[in-house]
Amino acid sequence: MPVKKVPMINEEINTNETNLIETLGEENHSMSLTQENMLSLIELFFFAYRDFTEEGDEILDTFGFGRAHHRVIHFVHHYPGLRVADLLGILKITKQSLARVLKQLIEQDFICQKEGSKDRRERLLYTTDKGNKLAKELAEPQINRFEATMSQFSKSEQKLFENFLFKLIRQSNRQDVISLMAQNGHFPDGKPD
Amino acid sequence: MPVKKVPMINEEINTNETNLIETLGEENHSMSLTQENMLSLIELFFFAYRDFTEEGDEILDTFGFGRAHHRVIHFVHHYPGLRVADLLGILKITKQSLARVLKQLIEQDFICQKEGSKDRRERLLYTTDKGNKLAKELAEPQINRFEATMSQFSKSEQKLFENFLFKLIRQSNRQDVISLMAQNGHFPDGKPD
DNA sequence: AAAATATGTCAACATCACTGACATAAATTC
DNA sequence: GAATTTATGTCAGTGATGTTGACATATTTT
Repeated sequence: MPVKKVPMINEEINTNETNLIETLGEENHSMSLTQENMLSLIELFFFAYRDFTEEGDEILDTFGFGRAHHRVIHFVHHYPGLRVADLLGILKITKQSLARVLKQLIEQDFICQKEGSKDRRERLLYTTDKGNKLAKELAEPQINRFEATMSQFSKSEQKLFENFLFKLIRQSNRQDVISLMAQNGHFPDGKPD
Repeated sequence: MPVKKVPMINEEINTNETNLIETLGEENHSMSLTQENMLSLIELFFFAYRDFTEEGDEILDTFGFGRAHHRVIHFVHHYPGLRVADLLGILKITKQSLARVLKQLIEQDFICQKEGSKDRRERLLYTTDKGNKLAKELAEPQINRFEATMSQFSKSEQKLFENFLFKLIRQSNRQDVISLMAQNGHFPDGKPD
């Protein structure tokens, strides 16, 4: 990404070359520095996520899997006994989208199902040994990336980041996230917020 | 996502139901609390990004556009005069993927091109008035989300979050991000790191 | 004049998402 | 006990987004 300096405004296509601040000024009085800062933050978030998924995708390629497989195997691994309905709520995709991916993972013995003991309609999902192995392999680069970043900050700063990410989640979804993560003993010292 | 409590381990499929800590213990001695925490952080990051894209997607639907269009229009809007090659480096997708989306945006007059004044091979990209309008509409929910979150923290904490996101970016990509953002006057008080 | 660069385009393909309908089995409610 | 709801699975069809690899054009650089 060798980004060259953007050329100066040129009269020919002046209407299109108005910069962000001027443009937004038309309807916002003047774009506050804050809004400009937010746009850059949004970009940092995009870049961070872009790189966050990159390494995993490479590993998945070797299995003929995609990012959807990664997500499924991650959550089933981290929350063994998850139901299909839980996974749908977590991933926010449709049943059909999940079904295809799940079917492949089950057929290829990365994930197995077990009938719910209380409610026999439920198919509780678990990773197999093979699935555990892949889950760990996929998690490794992401864990490393977060660890490398986090280790540069103090414990209290790390807590702050957790809180920051939590608050970026839609209000209406936060309780679900808490309920999920509580299964692994998270948010023990009081839920953020 | 009404996540039910995961049922207890059951002898029948014991090998598959071993929980994360035990499983990782096999090869990692014992999974450190840190690694467990990282997995939850990874999930928070996923949830935050999931919700971050949600509202924009709804708006895009009404135009018959997808998330790819959003990304293109965002970056062209925020960095007027961007070259195609720059965009490829930012989005990290192939030329063909970009071409399809870009073609639509140009045909429908959201984006226009201008021959580079120095290098006439270059096609500098700009948003049209119509494109500016859409860009702002799409940015709004994301700006609001970040603003709502950020406003709950102090200025120095906000700086910390910027730094955190920046450090999540691959080391090898950070300079490119700095160069890009510098065009909008970012990282003025010394690049993070 | 030759090589490298920036862009655009083609065909073919894979993944992942969508909608809407329908089926089964089991649990819950009346 | 019958009717409804719930959890899951499955079908057919579609669209968006990504991929690879090859090739064309214009322009700049060597």
